Amino acid sequence: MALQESGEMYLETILILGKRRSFVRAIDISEEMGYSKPSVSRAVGLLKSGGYITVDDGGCIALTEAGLAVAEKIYERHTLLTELLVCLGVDEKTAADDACRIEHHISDKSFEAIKRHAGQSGEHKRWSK
Amino acid sequence: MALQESGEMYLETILILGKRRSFVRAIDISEEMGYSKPSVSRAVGLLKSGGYITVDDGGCIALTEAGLAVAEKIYERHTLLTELLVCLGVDEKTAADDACRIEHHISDKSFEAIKRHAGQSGEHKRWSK
DNA sequence: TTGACAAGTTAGCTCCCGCTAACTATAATG
DNA sequence: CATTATAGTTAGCGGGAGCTAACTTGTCAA
Repeated sequence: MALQESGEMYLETILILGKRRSFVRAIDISEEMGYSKPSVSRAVGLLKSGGYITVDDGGCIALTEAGLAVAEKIYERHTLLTELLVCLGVDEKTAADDACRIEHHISDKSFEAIKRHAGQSGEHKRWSK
Repeated sequence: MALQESGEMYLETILILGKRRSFVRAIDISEEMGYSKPSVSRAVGLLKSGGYITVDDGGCIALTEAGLAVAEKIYERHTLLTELLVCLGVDEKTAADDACRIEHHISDKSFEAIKRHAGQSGEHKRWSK
């Protein structure tokens, strides 16, 4: 079961929610992403059977190592890409939205290259004209 | 009928094929994209009814104004993003593949910002460290 | 003329991933 | 205790976009 863009989004959301609250349930994901409960329910089932998350009796969701790895990878892309776009003069909202889509479509190689460039340009400052 | 990523890819491919040969048929698209004839047939039908292409009696496909606008927009993104990634040290193949996916997910705002930055950095040269 | 190939279409399948409607199970509350 | 709210699940729909199998059509060469 290879992860789709959709699965990556769920994992990233679980990571983010976990930073904000002590536990994450399906309903929290549902509210955060604006998806219906059944949609989340199915996604959670798939991620669980794929070994990306665990769900305890109380319905609390936790990332496994595999899930955390994916979530952190995507989250890093999201953060850096957003920053970068903002530095280039894009408004926060647009930057975040775009980063949110691009983060799933960029290869490790390209992302590392961008990261290197951003780093070299003085902690991103050179990205602002 | 709003254009999906898939539709954009077909239009871009038609544009590119048109630069290489005098006419473009469904079969050419099929070979270029590696998709089956029925898949292309359906896509062509949708693009036609969406007003993005015209198909003459001989099966030759041409972009309408609307189709050309989309194709050129996507193609410009493709070209610039690929160049950029290559400048950052990414190999041609990876750069092109990534550009090919990102080109459909970036907003006009962000793309313009990147373009501006690339332009200012001395015709992309500053992108290479 | 006939037979073969090339191009395109039709029918129908699969997977992904949203959705609603409706049900279940568990608390919380009057 | 009965009611209501909350959380989750099941069943089934719809649209996007690939695929194969099989059919049609037109052209061209033996």
